[in-house]
Amino acid sequence: MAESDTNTTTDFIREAVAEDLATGRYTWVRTRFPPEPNGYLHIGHVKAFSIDFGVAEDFGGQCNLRFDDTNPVKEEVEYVEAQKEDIRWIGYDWGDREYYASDYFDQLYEWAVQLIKKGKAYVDSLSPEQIREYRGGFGEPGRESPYRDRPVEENLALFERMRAGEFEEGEAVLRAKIDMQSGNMNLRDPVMYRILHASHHRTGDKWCIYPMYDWAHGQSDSIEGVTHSFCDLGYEDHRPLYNWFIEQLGIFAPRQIEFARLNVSHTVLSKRFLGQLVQEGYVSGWDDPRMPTIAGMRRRGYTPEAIRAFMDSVGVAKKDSLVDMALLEYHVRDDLNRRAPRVMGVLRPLKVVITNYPQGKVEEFEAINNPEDESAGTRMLPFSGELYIEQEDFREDPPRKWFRLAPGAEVRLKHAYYITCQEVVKDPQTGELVELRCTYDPESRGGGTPDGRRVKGTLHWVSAPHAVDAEVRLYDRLFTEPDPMDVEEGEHWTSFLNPNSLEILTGCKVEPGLADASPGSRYQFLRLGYFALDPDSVPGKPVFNETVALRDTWAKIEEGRKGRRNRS
RNA sequence: UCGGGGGUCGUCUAACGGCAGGACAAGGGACUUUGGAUCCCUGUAUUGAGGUUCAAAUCCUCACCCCCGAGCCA
Repeated sequence: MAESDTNTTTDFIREAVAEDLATGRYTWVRTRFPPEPNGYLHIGHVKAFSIDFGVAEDFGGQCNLRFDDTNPVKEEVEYVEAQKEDIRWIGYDWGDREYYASDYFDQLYEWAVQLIKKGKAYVDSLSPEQIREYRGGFGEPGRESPYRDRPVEENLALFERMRAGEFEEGEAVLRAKIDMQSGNMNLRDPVMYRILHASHHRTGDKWCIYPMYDWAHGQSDSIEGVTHSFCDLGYEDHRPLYNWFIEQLGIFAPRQIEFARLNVSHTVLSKRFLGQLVQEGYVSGWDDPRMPTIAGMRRRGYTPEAIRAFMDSVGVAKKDSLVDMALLEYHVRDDLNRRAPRVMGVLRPLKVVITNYPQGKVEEFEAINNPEDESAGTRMLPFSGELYIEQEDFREDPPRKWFRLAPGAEVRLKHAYYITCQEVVKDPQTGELVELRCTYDPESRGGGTPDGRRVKGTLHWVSAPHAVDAEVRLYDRLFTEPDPMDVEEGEHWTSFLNPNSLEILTGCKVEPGLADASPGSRYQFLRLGYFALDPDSVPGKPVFNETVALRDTWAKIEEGRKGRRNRS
């Protein structure tokens, strides 16, 4: 905490901004986050807007939210609402500065006319295919369009007719007149306006020509007085064009700075591919808890604080990187460890009967809610002669260093008594484990004995008559490969989808206090992991999402043994 | 092929000519009424070759490797 206050986290972007202020290039700082409302925001966007909002914050400036809505065929209001909610949830606020590129369509049109008059833009009547041909390729220069030198008056008239709807889509475009020989494709007379007979979610049918990204973005920045326009590396070679338009127009010049976008292992970070997962039914929706979307992470139980801490730890640079999902999970655990109340829940129940516990007796034990936070207080837990423990916590034939229950072994039930396994009851037909018959030590009430004997294992449990039935959804990585997009030819990225990314457990038993917990609340199920109540829950029938498992040292030991055995 | 950008532990990232540091991951240990948390310890990196300099990850040259770019997408 105190650390992050004193630690001025810096990076090449903040250094550049500080320098711009020092040299007087700008006297204020304003940034913007410009999402296209064509899908849900994911953790990669969080990096982007953490930089946009974070830099503004650090330099006493402001960050605008501006929807980049220049393509009506892809954009929908549903997405603008979702994106706003998600940004707010992460913890950023744009005040009343909610803008749309479409707010500037009139101004942009005016400016386009200005460029035509300057002889810097022209209406091209080549077909889309011809334009592509004329553009040339990486090795060879492009060729100039035969329409490139139309007189200004003709261009003006044609452009007006484009606006008036006199052309079909693809019949004409407005192009900037720059340099068909340029090594930078973006400068080979880029298209500024195309015809789209589509109605727009904000401007309706007012327009049938829509500005391209390059023509809209820099000018929108300029209008808003944005000093620093951050974007990903993909726009690096658009910067000369960004600057060219601003310069031709002679308007306020923002500075574009590019950084490497975030990649996280075992997932994909692209609205297009995430949308495909939704459409093709690989996940239940944009907010499926396995999705790296903000909505998905929220439903999964991740906290905004954890996500922001993760952003701080990944840094900002220009190097392509693939951040290990384990780092995100570390921050989620780190945050939840501090704040999640501990409860007991048994995922795969195994019945335990305490044979020497008085018939029908019920006791209550006081349990600490969070050992990391005394102010979280305590709660009372019912205990009886019939309990559930985790199937995993019993082995008939225990391996070395097994601290849990086994025939003849004694363990502690958290907050309650020591029990010793006396008998294993199996189904005579199937041989399947039915229940354990154990004895308890009345002296061990509260978890310790007068003789101070050592019990290594402590198990979580739930009193059978008091238990609440729950559904628990266990999650694993969405993809089996760290970089699913890195496919060999002939392979498809969806073939790396993890078939075991979701496991639904029913008949789980949780402590009674959880019967009507409210959706979104997060808990640590003792010894298991963090779980968040899903909105699918109904009163008395909770559904939990596994947020992230606790570190499991024992699992690691066993895995290590297995590995060693296989190797020898 | 041309243009743009980038190469530091397994992974992210620091260093701004002066001891290559941190975090995650991995491995080991201590502690433990969560095999959680916490604490301690360990290993492993400057793409390569030259040059400048008392001193180079950092400056210069030349290689090599990786990413992006030929939408009327953003």
